[in-house]
Amino acid sequence: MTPIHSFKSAAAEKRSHQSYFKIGLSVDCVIFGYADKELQVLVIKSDLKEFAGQWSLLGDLVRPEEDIDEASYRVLEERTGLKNVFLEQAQAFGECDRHPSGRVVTIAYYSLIDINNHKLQFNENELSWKPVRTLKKMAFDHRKILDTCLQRLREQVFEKPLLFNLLPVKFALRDLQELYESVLGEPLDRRNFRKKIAVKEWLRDTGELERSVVHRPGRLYAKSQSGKR
Amino acid sequence: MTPIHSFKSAAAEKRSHQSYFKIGLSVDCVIFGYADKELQVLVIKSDLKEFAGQWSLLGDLVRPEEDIDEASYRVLEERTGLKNVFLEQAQAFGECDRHPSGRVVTIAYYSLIDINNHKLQFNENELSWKPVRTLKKMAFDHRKILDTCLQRLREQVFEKPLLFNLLPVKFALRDLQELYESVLGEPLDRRNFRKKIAVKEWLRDTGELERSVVHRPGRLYAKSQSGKR
DNA sequence: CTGAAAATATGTACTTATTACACATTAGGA
DNA sequence: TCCTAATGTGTAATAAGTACATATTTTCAG
Repeated sequence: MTPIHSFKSAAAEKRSHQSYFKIGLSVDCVIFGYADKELQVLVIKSDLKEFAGQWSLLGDLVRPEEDIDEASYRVLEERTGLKNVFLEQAQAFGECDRHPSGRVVTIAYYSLIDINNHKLQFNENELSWKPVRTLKKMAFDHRKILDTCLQRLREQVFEKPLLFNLLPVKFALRDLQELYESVLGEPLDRRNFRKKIAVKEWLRDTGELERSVVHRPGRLYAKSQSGKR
Repeated sequence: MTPIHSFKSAAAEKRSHQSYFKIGLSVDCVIFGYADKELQVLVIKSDLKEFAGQWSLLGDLVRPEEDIDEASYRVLEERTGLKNVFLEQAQAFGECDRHPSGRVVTIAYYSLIDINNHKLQFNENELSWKPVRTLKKMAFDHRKILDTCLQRLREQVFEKPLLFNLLPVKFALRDLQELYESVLGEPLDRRNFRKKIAVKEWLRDTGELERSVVHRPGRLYAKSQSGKR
């Protein structure tokens, strides 16, 4: 057994650096958006020949001088220009053969951003939004990572006001309900949904109404101040 | 930005190995037990001078040829001799300065075992069980890791039949309730607790009664077959 | 043998949360 | 002015969670 928490002898240390420090460490970000009434995820074309034509999540190796949380924020900011957005660690994925070019353990994060309230920074490698539904196969184990993050998100949506991050500042309750339905993958009863949201005090009535709808307009709401990320 | 998922040029690859592959990767196991009506955790004396006299969790560097899950099982088995027990990943911890000897990112796992149903394998470094309550300060960020795992455990105890792993095969309902109270850190109403457990069908009545108690003996139960880990 | 001690086993009323479900109202457009 | 398509709203029924008290069973002491 290698005493991880000791590093005592020089020999042990050398051995560590020779064999144990050859594991690469990366972060991968599952960046969710919402458009066309569907949950979307930000992906990039893989440039590994093994995965030619397949989509992969946004990720990067963790730098020696940055925390893993910093690394994930960096990846997010480099691609979206956004800072100070919700970003949370989901899980580490560390199967030996998950990366064809070598041993890379990755730590998955997920984030929620408003697609229309930012511009993608680099359009290299066909960086783009894809509906989660349509991504059958992805590079690496990224479909599995996406599923894990989506599941985590589903567990959280009624606990924390996360989904507001996917919407513009003002939105109708119908928009919010459709978003919840997209994320949860099931229809919700309108009255029960409104009641459930109402008791949480996540919403602030802006006093405004929808415009340009061909029916009775709904009230527009915004995330209330008390509703934290 | 380093293209983590490409490794295209030789120069980039060299740079990767020079700077990015210098992050150590470990697993740390929070191994819970139950004794003296208290939740216990398996710890070892740190042999780092920075943490002289402090307790640390059981961990080890991940080997290049093993999955991270395998690594955590290995740590658990090396110390307890146990295989095929519940062990689940909680979270990765990757602050730059969490390890005084260098950059080591660790992935935390937690496990639940029956203290009396195994023998500790190595008694080096004062490997021992300590009540969670009494561990104020620990080596590294291990107290934080412990807290995270404990919180995760608390969220799960009424969802999955986890705590049975901490008890002997046969136990009275009072034992089970006391265990739940230890883990949750709060008293529970006896009648409501029994009702809550009953509907889950995690228990099988063995037909036996407690012995050598100085009062009316309680029925002994065992984990039912349907109740998975 | 009896009584005291200490725990087990159990049910009900109250409150809160979840579900199912229908109709009057409003604005736009023809 | 009427039609369309949506908004906005309440109640009854069920399920889940909480608070709470008494009779029963065993051991032990006298």
